[in-house]
Amino acid sequence: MAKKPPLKSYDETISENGLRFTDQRRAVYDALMDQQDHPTAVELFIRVKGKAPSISLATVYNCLETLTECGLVQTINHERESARYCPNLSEHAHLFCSGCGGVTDIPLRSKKRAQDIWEFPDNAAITHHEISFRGLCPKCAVTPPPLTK
Amino acid sequence: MAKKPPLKSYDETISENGLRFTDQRRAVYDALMDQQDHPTAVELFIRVKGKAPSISLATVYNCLETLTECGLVQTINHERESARYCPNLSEHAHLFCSGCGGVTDIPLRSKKRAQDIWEFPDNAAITHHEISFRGLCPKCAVTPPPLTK
DNA sequence: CTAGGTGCAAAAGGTTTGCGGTTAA
DNA sequence: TTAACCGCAAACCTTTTGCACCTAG
Repeated sequence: MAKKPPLKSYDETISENGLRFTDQRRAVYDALMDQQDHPTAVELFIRVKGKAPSISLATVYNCLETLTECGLVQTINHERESARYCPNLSEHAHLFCSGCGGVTDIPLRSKKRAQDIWEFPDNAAITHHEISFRGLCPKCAVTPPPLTK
Repeated sequence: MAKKPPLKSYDETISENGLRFTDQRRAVYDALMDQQDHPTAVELFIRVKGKAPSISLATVYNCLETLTECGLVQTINHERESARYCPNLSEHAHLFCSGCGGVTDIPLRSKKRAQDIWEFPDNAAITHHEISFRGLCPKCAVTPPPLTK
């Protein structure tokens, strides 16, 4: 009795999409997966520079676009800030903390869906959503930081 | 028995915030309120140019920022597209149609809140949310448009 | 061998800012 | 009178693109 395969692996996904295995693509992917955070393209660029000094920022952007297209990472946008990239593929939202600037994943309560609270017009077909919150993360809400920015 | 005043008027809000009544500010506000749609800054700039030909795009941006800050309009961002401005101040989300490019307001089902489906960490303090959907509006879902892109 | 990828530099696109002049209050 | 506001142009910042070279398959 086969378990539902949770998520395709990097190798599998790259192959299935007829893409090549390049060091840069892998390095960008690993840099995002290693730390489970929400870096910008420039932050990833800096991380990757350590292991592959010749990589360019344009390549980081290109890789991230490709990885997003084939579903290996999520691109998240919020209030015109730099895009951030997320290794968590499950359905979730993000909390952008005004205190520390950090981003926290917000999971869906079990069995709930956006349709449960939003009144979509009949026949509307939703393919994707972009949901983010601005506020204070638990840490900053309890101990406000010394007024950054 | 006083009714709950629904929303402060333009005049009231401008006064309370110690702002000036300028023709440009009013023209930008009116251009947004007249048509209940979701124009970009440039679209509003064009509309306003009709009535106040000397206005500059920078002023339109500045006015929209001020109006957003004092709560008279909402600024909506989606997938790094140009910001759009929304005259509807009630709590709602937006559906960006891949067919016609239009934006539809999505109201909250009565008595529901984001907290009902999202599992926020204890103590997190939410001040604002940015919720948008990508998909097809009812019209385009029924009669797909001729592939605009 | 060759299409897909990379690195570089330049361009694009949307928004913001600096500054001198204008105007609401 | 004077701080807020305006128009203009330049600056900014993030992301994309063109192009010559490189390399995985």
